[in-house]
Amino acid sequence: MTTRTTATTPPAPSDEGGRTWTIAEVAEEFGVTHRTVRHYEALGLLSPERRGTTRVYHRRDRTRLGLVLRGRRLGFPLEEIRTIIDLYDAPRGRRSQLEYVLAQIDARRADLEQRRADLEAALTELDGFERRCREDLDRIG
Amino acid sequence: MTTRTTATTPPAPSDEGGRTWTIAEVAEEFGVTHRTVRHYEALGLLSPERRGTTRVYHRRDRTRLGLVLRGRRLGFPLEEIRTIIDLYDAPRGRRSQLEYVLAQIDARRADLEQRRADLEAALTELDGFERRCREDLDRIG
DNA sequence: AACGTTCTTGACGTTGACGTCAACGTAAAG
DNA sequence: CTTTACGTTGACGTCAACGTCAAGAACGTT
Repeated sequence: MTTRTTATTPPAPSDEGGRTWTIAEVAEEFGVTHRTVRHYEALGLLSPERRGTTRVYHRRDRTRLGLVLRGRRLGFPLEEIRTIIDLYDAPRGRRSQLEYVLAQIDARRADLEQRRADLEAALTELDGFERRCREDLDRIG
Repeated sequence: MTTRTTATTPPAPSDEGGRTWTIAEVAEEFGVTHRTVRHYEALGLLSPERRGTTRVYHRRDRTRLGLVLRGRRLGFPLEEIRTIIDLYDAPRGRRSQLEYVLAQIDARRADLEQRRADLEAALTELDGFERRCREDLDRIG
């Protein structure tokens, strides 16, 4: 649809749903630079397959990148984002592990709800401000 | 306006509306350091009165600091926060000014609603994850 | 007058999140 | 085979948001 089949097309498209991506493709797709993607890998946020020296990204990596960028939009530091998404992949076999994970979930939720409160307050204020501005505009005519 | 009521230390308490605060007091009250407060002033986020060389904070300054910190919790850069709260104090006399302000408001709202969407998505995922964890916990017994 | 507290202005250090070369490998295209 | 395009690893630069001294001023207390 958008781009033609490029030079470095996925090497072996013989498998069913296992499409892969290059670093340029994921960067382009998510609107970040390759440098950003590699930076996230250096921080342990991504760990793409290596085919020789070249990085090969799977759906799993794209999912994680999506989570990272959402966390970034929400203003979380990358270190914190890492602990969160690592939590999703954490082993949950033993009871102690599960209880730790559940505690972390509660902490995360508290944080998110604080943000939500701030967000609602900001939006409410913005609405009130807009109303006043429109009244001013009406007065002017 | 400067009724030389107060000394430089914790001022006269009986002053009803015009109470002022020192930098240490506002910092303490908002849970930041004096360095942070001065940094915000350097960026134009605050502009407290000066009595001689000493900063004197009024309710207005506390309000603004509150807005700044809420913006910070929401992950906005300080520069952007400045343009937003400056917007609240902007002159709205002429029609062109009002229309500019209203346009800015729309942009801000779009940004905030994007964040809200991210936030809701994150909370929803967190809920689902917690549910799965609790199921795991039940299975273990 | 000497002292301690709280305030002031620099000015340099630090951390996070990348940007920006440099120098090199590799694989398809001309 | 050379070019071209994309990939790789360092390593240093940058910008925001402060932290951390250093050195002095202003003022009440002793």
